[in-house]
Amino acid sequence: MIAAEQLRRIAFWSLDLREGEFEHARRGIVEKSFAEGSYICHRGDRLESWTGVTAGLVKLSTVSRTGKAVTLAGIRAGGWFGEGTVLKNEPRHYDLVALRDTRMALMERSTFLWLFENSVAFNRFLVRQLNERLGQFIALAEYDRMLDATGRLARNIAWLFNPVLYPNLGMQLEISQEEIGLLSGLSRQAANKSLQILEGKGLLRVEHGGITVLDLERLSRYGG
DNA sequence: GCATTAACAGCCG
DNA sequence: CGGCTGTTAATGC
Repeated sequence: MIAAEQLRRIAFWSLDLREGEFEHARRGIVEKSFAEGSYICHRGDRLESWTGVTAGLVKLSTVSRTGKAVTLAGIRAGGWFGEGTVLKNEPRHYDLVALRDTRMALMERSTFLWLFENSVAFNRFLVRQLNERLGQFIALAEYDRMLDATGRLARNIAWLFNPVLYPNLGMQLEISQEEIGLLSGLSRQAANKSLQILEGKGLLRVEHGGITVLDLERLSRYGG
């Protein structure tokens, strides 16, 4: 169980809950740390919780039929995911890797189901979130075929600034070019080149150890 | 051509 | 100092 103040800080959806719902959520959540490079879960694991990233950076990836690792999405602090597998009580069908030292919030499955049964606000959040993910999933179909390296990198960055998945987080993010490369399936050097192209087009600003997105709309459409 | 690794100088915190 | 960035050279698919 975590402190009320901490829950409000790490889970934007908790702000809309009623008092009793909030308490229920609070009691059903624990936090856990993962070292850089470690697996939070492997594909096929039965991770019995709904999860949020409270600090750090996580890569969600899977393996294609050809055996190549494919990144589905990066999740930054503030992001919550896994509701699909928790609802269906399925094993996870992807790998979760901590790209840097990371803290995760784990909500007990029974708590998640209780909120699902009892909280209007929580359901509203879930519908919004699932709907947004669906759009992201559809976009993934054209990802490999249509986009060059810079386009894929642009998409991956734009996902980290999705206003539905990360409300009120601002346009600046501390992330190294190596981490951006890991998320985009590129080397650090190639990520550097792509970032400079995007900066030249005024879509973002490259900083030391971070970026600021200047035009999210165009960034998310870049190259496609 | 395009991307990767290795290497290195330079800059920032 | 340690970590990150920008760049180049050599190599691979």
